[in-house]
Amino acid sequence: MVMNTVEMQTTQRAGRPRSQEKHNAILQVASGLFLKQGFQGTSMDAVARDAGVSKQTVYSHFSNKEALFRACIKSKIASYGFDDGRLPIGADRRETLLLLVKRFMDLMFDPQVVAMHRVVAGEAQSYPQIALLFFESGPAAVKRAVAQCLKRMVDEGALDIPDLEYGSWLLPNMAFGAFHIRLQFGLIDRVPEGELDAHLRRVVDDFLLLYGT
Amino acid sequence: MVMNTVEMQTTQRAGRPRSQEKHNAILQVASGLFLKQGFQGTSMDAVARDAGVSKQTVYSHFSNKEALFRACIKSKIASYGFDDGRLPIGADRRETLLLLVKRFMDLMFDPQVVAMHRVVAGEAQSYPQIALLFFESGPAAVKRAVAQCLKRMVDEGALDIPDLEYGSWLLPNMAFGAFHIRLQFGLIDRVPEGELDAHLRRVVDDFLLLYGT
DNA sequence: AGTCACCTATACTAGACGGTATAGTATGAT
DNA sequence: ATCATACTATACCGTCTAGTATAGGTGACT
Repeated sequence: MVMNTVEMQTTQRAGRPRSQEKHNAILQVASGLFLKQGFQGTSMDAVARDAGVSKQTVYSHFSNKEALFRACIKSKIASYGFDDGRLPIGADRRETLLLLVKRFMDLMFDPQVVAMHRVVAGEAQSYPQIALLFFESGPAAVKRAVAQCLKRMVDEGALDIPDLEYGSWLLPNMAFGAFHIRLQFGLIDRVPEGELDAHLRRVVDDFLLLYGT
Repeated sequence: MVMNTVEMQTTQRAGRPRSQEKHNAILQVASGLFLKQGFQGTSMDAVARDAGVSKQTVYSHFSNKEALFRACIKSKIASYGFDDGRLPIGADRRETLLLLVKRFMDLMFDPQVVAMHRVVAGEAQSYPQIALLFFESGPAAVKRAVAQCLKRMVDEGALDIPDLEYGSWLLPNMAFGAFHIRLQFGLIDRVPEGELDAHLRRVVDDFLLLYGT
């Protein structure tokens, strides 16, 4: 039985403790390589070399390649935490919706998030648990946050959404526009600020036309 | 200079001609493996073995792994040809839109199409030309067909769409609902017929609410 | 001071990979 | 019949891979 060395030791063990800096260096380098080249396209030797660490040290911190990949996904997810519950409040419902949709599209269109999307979906057949982990902590969490914000607006009488589940997927989907798929296929690597803003304003107007009171 | 042996010879060459059956067998087997295991996860030995053919024959028909991959994508795209221009016409505009959106979602939600989406996006960094090829012949072609149908309805006065480009992405995006992303991450592998139908009816109603005359 | 575990460096195993080479057989066109 | 090519079967090459082994140096604790 091999310990999952992903979590740093909580209770102090005898002897020299593992270096947190090296742990982080490995994670950061591996994340970059995985996102750039995919799981199968990244070698453990490259991780060790680029992290300035011996290969044995990599295996001391992470029991195998899959565990390292999983840790990278978890770490990236945590660094984008949007489970803080701080939902936007604007001057009116149009501005509130706009803030909401801008915030989450900034996240969904972030190059690293797009890269994760690509890599995780690409390995979904081989690593379904990682796909589930990413989906639940990523897109599904975004959708839950959207639902929470929409529900508040419904409760306040600002919106009338008969099916919140449907509406919570509809808004982000509308917001994807022509951008998301182009990002996924690497045809563009960022969305121009002004263009995105104009697009999202139109989306919000349409959404209000559907569900405004 | 190595010939790109992807296309079968048009003019008869001297000697024994290449077997079309073996060509197709290789293509079919390789497509299945690429879609299941990805590009890097599929070996040329496995392709030869599963196609019941020697490795040399594979290399006789396709100059290298990338050429084989490209041929598979092209072949799959061709087999899903929807550039026939036969756009649906229903009894009324609601039914026409429903037929349109059902037809293209049947395509976009097809397990093999979803698998291609995953694999091609996953290799987009390494093979941008293949990503472009797939995007143009796949999602972009769907969008163009949608645009064509919507334009006809606008011309007939059945719809009023100020920005056709925006509207042509909006409709498919709305139709994706919660299904597309779940398919992409392998959390479901098919969409229940009845559930999809009910969803698409709602989408069409919403779209008509936005753009109906 | 002693000890235990981390860390480095390097060598190693065992196998898979893409692609080539070779030798012999099969097949179709001239 | 002959020629040019397809095709099989198998071996091979060089390289890469994930992961292990080992030996000596290092740091933090009791």
